[in-house]
Amino acid sequence: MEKFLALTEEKKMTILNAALQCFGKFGYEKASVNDIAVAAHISKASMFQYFGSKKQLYIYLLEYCKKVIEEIFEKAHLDSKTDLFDRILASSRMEMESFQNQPFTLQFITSVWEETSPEVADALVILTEEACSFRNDMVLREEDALKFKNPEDARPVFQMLLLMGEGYAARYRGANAFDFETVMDDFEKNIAILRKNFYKEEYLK
Amino acid sequence: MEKFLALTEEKKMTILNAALQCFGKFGYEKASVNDIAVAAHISKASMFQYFGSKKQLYIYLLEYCKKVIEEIFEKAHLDSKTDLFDRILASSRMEMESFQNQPFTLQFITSVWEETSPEVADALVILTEEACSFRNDMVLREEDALKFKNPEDARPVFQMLLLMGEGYAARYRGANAFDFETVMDDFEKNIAILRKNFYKEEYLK
DNA sequence: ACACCAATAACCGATTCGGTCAAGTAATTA
DNA sequence: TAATTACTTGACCGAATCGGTTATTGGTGT
Repeated sequence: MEKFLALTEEKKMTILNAALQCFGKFGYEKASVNDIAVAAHISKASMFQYFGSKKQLYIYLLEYCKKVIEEIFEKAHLDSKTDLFDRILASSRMEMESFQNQPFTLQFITSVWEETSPEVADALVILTEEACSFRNDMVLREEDALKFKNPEDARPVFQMLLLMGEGYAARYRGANAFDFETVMDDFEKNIAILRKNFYKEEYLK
Repeated sequence: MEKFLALTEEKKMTILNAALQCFGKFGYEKASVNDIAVAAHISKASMFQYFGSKKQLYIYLLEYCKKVIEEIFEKAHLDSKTDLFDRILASSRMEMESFQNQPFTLQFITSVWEETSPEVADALVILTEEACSFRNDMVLREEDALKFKNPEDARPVFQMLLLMGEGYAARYRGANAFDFETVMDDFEKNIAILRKNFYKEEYLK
């Protein structure tokens, strides 16, 4: 594994992205080490030189993604935001940015949730626990509902926004390129529209 | 192919679902005929007895899905609905119902959009054209916007609902069972909330 | 007892699998 | 420059799997 870490940052990223993409697309069993090597433009032998085995590579990717998720956590610092829509917007922006910088991480993480291969079943626990606690931190708070014309609308609107987020993710999953700013603007405008129509007049700054 | 058509309806569906699921999950190249045979609880030899070759099986599935989509078209008869939300609700209900009855069809169709295998590239044109014209029929009409407090909100709200639909699809993709009525109720409530907050008073029946 | 037929176990050559290794090449050291 | 070291990879391994074929099986009707 030290062999891999000693590579240039660019080469490491090329290999990581190739592996994330292949595992994300095919799943553990159907993704072959050769697939990944070809996508990374290196020899299959080097892959084994760097990671030892297919399983060790997969585990490395799991831990790598764990780090990425933790970074998203930190940078979003949701605690400071008092408004529901601001919190949703901030966390979405962080998610989208990291998705932009590391296009295959999200695809890989999504695939992990559907992974059923017994060979890596033991290793899967690592990621799933982390990911769950993410949403708990930005969960709807009691005071959020008070800003709504109909406070009982707060929860459904929150759920709708989560749903839209999954919609965006599905729409751009596997797309090799997309305009980050356009999508983010789109989402921001949608949030503004919802806010304008659901909030009491007094909370429309 | 006549061999396959002569089977009991139940056995045919078991085989179709197995094939849709495997191709949907793995893509054309990575899904093996053996995977499908095992999932369908029949021998691999029978698969070739029924369909001749892997490619012919895939093409059969494409045409089968085309039929399913056409049925959804017919049953929804969107022309009769004058209200935007009613049209969205009706088409979503149809989509969800057929998703419920034939759980792997949607997964397969989704995968077709990402299919890159050259071996079936020629056959893929069949489905993609059909699917595109689907949304054109329920596209936002001019008169829909007039019901909104802010007519310029109509288009974004329509886009948001499409996005939510993709979100639902992504959330339940690959789930082997889910409560159809619960999900549909959820969506229906969301639509009611949007309607109440976005429509002018006079259009709230 | 026979003929018929759908289903499959066993098999085909070819390819690919995860993984190894020795030869080649570039970079370092002396 | 010669020797040494570190890195990369083409060629290779046995085993498994690939798409596809064939010979045998067990069941059914007569």
